[in-house]
Order: sequence, then structure tokens, then C-alpha cells
Amino acid sequence: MKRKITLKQIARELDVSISTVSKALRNSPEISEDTKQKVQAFAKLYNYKPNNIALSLKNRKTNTIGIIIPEIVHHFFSKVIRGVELVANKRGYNVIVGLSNESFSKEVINMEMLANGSIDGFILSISKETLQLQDYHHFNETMDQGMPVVMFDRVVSDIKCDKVIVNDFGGAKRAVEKLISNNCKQIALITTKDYVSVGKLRTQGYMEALKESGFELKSSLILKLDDRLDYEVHLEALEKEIEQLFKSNTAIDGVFAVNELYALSAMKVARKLGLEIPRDVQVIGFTDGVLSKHSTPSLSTVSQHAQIMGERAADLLINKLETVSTEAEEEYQTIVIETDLIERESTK
Amino acid sequence: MKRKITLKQIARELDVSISTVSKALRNSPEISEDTKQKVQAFAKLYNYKPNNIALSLKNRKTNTIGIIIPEIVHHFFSKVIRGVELVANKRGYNVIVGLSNESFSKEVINMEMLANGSIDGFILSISKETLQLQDYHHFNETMDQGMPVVMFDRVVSDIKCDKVIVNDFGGAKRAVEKLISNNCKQIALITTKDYVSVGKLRTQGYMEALKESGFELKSSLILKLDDRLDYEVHLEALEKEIEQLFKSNTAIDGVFAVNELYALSAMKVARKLGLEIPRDVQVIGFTDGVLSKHSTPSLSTVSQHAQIMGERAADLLINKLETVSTEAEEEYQTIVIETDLIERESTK
DNA sequence: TTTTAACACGAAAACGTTTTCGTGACATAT
DNA sequence: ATATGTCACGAAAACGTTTTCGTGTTAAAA
Repeated sequence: MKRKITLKQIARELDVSISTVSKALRNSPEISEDTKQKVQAFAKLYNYKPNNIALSLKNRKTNTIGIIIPEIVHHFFSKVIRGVELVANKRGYNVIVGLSNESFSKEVINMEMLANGSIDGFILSISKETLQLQDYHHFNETMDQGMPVVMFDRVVSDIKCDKVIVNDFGGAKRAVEKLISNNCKQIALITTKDYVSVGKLRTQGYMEALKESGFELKSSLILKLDDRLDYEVHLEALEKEIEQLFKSNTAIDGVFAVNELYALSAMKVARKLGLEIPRDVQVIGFTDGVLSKHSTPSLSTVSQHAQIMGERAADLLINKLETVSTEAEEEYQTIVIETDLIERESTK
Repeated sequence: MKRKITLKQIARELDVSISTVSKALRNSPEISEDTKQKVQAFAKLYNYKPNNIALSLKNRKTNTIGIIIPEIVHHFFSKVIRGVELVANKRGYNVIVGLSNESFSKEVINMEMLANGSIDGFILSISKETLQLQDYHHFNETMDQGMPVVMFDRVVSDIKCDKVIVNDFGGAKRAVEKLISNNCKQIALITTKDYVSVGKLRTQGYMEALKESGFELKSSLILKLDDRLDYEVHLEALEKEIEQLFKSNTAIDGVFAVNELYALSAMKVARKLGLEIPRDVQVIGFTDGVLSKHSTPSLSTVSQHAQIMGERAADLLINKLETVSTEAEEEYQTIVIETDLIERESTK
């Protein structure tokens, strides 16, 4: 077991100084061809690679970006990570992942751990608990210390930083318009409570689409679920709520759901109640998930382009890291990713 | 924008030496109560936190573990990451993620990037291309340099290191036994080519179960797919292959598939051919995925406990990192995670 | 021959810590 | 009065780099 070799060891072996070795390896013109050859050959032989930590300390730059997300077992978030990793790697950065698990305190702790020199900047999506508490001090403190932050998907407008978001409003609106043009008359909405920013926007898109088409808004058609309950575990509870919705609105012929699970459950409940999809009820979900594609019937859905979000966020962050900030130049961008409506079997 | 404060700055402000500040903050008995109070108060006020990079350099320990996986948009792998992150965080470590994207060269590059001081050890699952090429020099070189490696799921027996694997053989065997006891007579196997170690083991489990029950092995019932083709994209190609299988073996009444997608496709094809599940054909998959639970009919499956694998791998690695290695003591463990057979609607 | 310039290299500082060891001031014991 | 000991702190090294600056040697120019 041979430990990694250092400049100092090479210097000692070849009986030159550390500086000479360093310069020789970086091909400095200061060093004679002879010495360069000798040093480079030796370094190659012993497979010398500069120590990243030492470089980070010297350069005050880690070439690592931190990404903090609420959950990793989730198609959307893992796709975002893939996007981040893709451009990060391409541009010479590593990615360190922190999970907040939707908890405020874990989010804070994770950020503090990483902010102490481990990374150059953050890419993150805010946890539900943080959104509820509306306590954003940790974001502001991090940025105060000169560490750039790029938020994606779940953002809040109060915070001044770069953002990458989905056109939730537009995507939802188009989905509902699709249902309308497909001749749906009673379109239900299955959404989350308003503190989830994306849920709120999608709800507004639903409303706007109905309004523009001259439909009246019936609050009985809107089911707002408290998603603090993990419905992946308590599936029956979710289905019960949706069943109630269908039973008290027997004329429902269209459903727009703000995520995949809600949409699938809606299809399941509808079928259970003897309704056929898409003949009797048409359903559209909102997601980049894998369920939509493989469900039966497959689910029409609003695609968010999660991977592209990750790529954009990473580019935004790295650009900021690599431009010399002229201080006052506090210009923050918000990139809006457009959605696509993917039509599958759950719509006509 | 106030940059992070350092010991040196505190020392200058309070007109003491750097060492005094360091000791005061670590509550050294060498320092008088007076000075401690003063220093600690000042540090708190300016929210001093030691710089991780400097600590890493000093201690030659980063408290970071690297995890390299072939793909992150995948339920199994993201669950493993969650497990790793869970215990890593609990034990004071960060997690840095590298994606090989099933490519040999990306795997090598990623490992080299991280091995140069960025992390203390690796947790990884081998990429398909590496398994095909059977080129494992990068693993051995990393370990030669004294960096511990824990492999999970996709491992090879030639490499001497700690491992966490699933009981693929046993899980597959039990699944097929279940089909047999459910009265299936013609049980098909949908698997991968043998270079995927887990696929091979599951295939052997299938064979063993049949043999023990006195069934004859019919090679026409075994479909070996080349999974270099990404069937998530070329779904029709996959379905066509499976359709062939069913058409040339019309008596098939049971299917064991080595992953989720194969199982789902089998169900889809069977239904298309007018077969009802589970009445005419019973199906069992192998996975920890989300599709199984939400498909219609829901899929009976062999659960791998991915998160537990991640947890075990992390514990194994951190234990190794934190015990002083008495050199010769080259004891490597292999932890086998037992599977569970989750019965859902696709079996009787 | 003396001055200048180019060349090839080394010493040392810096990044931010922790830790070992040394030392001056003062108090106590001889 | 001298020796011993405790206390409170500082200097310096170390981790592994890069880079600035200084310097001794040799060759070219005056």
C-alpha cells in the first residue's frame, strides 16, 4: 500500500526544491528542459496528482457545488441532479448532495455544514417545512457571506438570488385548456394547500383557463390536499378523499392534478366507480415522473424538463462563480423553463 | 457582504495570538477563563466556524465519502443514496456523488477526480461497461493508495473489498417457488445477458427453483435481453421481444422477470394477447421501484431493500475509516441483504 | 576586464487550522 | 536569596500546493 506521493517527496527523491518540481510539472519556462523531463517522468511513474484539498485551500476555491433538495427518491429531483452533475462535470466541478428531507432544521444544518468552505455555491429547492415557516434567514446569511445561491422549482420571491423555475401557471393553464377543448364540462382540480408555491401557481393556471373560457369556478370541484401527509405511504387516505370528490360531483368529466400520484389515484378511483378513462373522465397530471408513462392507461401530463432545469441552474451558478463580481452588480436572473403537454391515453 | 471570519482576524482584533484563539475556542485549560470568555463571545458574535478545507488538509481527513453509481434517475440507486446520506450525516460525513452513466471512462475519471484528496473512501456500484470490459484496475489502484472501497449490488468477486449485496439467488428462487406453489406449470424467465452479475444470479435462482421442484428446464422459456439497449427509450423493441416469447410458448402461465420494466412489459404484452393477470398468467418482478406498486394490476415483486443497502454500505465504510488499520489485518466483509417477496395483484 | 543580462533554481509566504514546545511572569517552597 | 513550579500565552511547524522574489552562475556586451 503506497500512499499518494507529494511534491515534497518528489523533490527529495530528485534532490531539487519543491518549487522546482511544481514549476516543472506546470511546464514553467523558468525550468530547464532537462529538469522538466526528469521531474515529469518521475511524476508520471509514481502517478502524481495534485492534492485537491491543498489546492482548494490555496485558491480559496473548491470547484465543488452543493445541491440541497428535499428528497432524492423522486423522479423530478433525481433528474435535476443528473442535469446539475452533467454540466458540473463538464465544467470541472464536483457535486455534493445534501438532503433536507423536507425538514427546516436539516436544511439549515446541511447548509451550514457545507458553507464552511466545502463548496463554492449552492443549488437548492426549498423544503416544505421552510416554506411553511417562512424562515429564510439561512439563505440570506449564506449569500451575505458571498456564497452564491441558485434556487430551482420551489422558490420564494422575497429572496434575491438566481432562480430556475417551471412555468407552472402556463403549464397548468394549457393542460386545462386541453381538457376544455376536448369537451370536458366539469373539470376538477386536485391540488395541494397554497403554501406550496408550485401548487398555488398551478391552481391559478387552472382558474385562469376556466375563466378565459367562460366557465364558472365551482369550489366544490377543487380538492386541496394537505401534503404534509405522505400519501405514498397513506395511499388509501388519499384515495378516500378523491372518492369523496367524485361522489359529490358525479358530473366530473375531466381532472387536472398537480402531481403524478394524485392523477394516478384519480384514475384508479374513477375506474373503481365504474368510469372509463378517457371516455367518461379525462385526466392530466403534472410531472416528469416514470409512472405516467407506464400506467394503464398511460397518463397525459405536463412535462417539467427537470434535467434541463438542473443544467440551467448549474450553468447559472458556475457562470456567477467564474465572473469577477464587480460588487454592486447585483443582477439576478430568473430562468423560466417552459412545459410540454405530453398527450397519452388518459385524454382523448 | 462580509466574508467569513478566520482565526487570524479574531486574533488581530483581540490582540492575542492565533494559537490562543484556537485554544480558547476549544476550551483548552491552558487558557484563562477571562480570555476564553472574551474570545468565545467575539467568535459567537461574528459567527465563526472553522474552515472545513483547512481542517481537512491539517487532519488529512475530509469527512466526506464519495458514491459512484451508474445512474441516478433510478429508484434503486436513489434509495441507496438516501441510505448512505442518512448514516453519513448521522456520523458527521458529507456525501459527494459521481455518475458513471454506465460508462467505463466516466467511472475512471470520476474516481480519479475524487481520489485526489477530496474524499476519504468510496461507495460504488460498477457500471455495465466496466463489467463487460472486466477492467478493474481503477478500483485496485484506488485501494492500493489506502483508500477504502465498499461495493454494492453490482460487484465482482475478483476484487478484494467490502461488499453489500442482495441475495439475488435466494430472492429469485423464492419468487419462482411461489409461482410453482401457485400452480404455474410453464414459468418463463425474462432476464439480462450474463455479464450483469445480478442478472446471472437471478437466473441461477430461477433454475435452481425449477430443478428442486422437478421441472425440466426449457431454454425456449428463457428470454435473455441485451440491456445495453435502453429499453426505457425503446419500449416497443422490448415489447416485441416479449411478444415473441409468448407467441412461441402459448402455455406460459407464469413469468419471473429480473427487473421492473421487464415485468411490466410482460404484463402489458400478456394483456394485449388476451391473457388476464393473474388468472391466466402470474407475474413477479425484481426491484424496489415505484412502478410495481402503482401499476394495474399492481406487481408482485422481490424487494431489495435498497435504502438498507446504502445504510450498511455507509456503516461499513465509516467503520473502516475510523478504526486504526493494523496493516496486515486485511479482513473484508460481504454483507448479504435478504429480500422480501411482496405479494400484490399480479399473483394469486 | 568589468558590467549587464539571461538563465535556472531555491527560499519563503500564503491559504486556515491544530498542536507541540518554549518562555516570561509570578508564586511558592527550600 | 535561590530553586522549583504553575500559569497563560506565543512562536512555529505541519498539512500540500502555487507563486513571488531573490540569488548564484554563466554568457554576452561594453
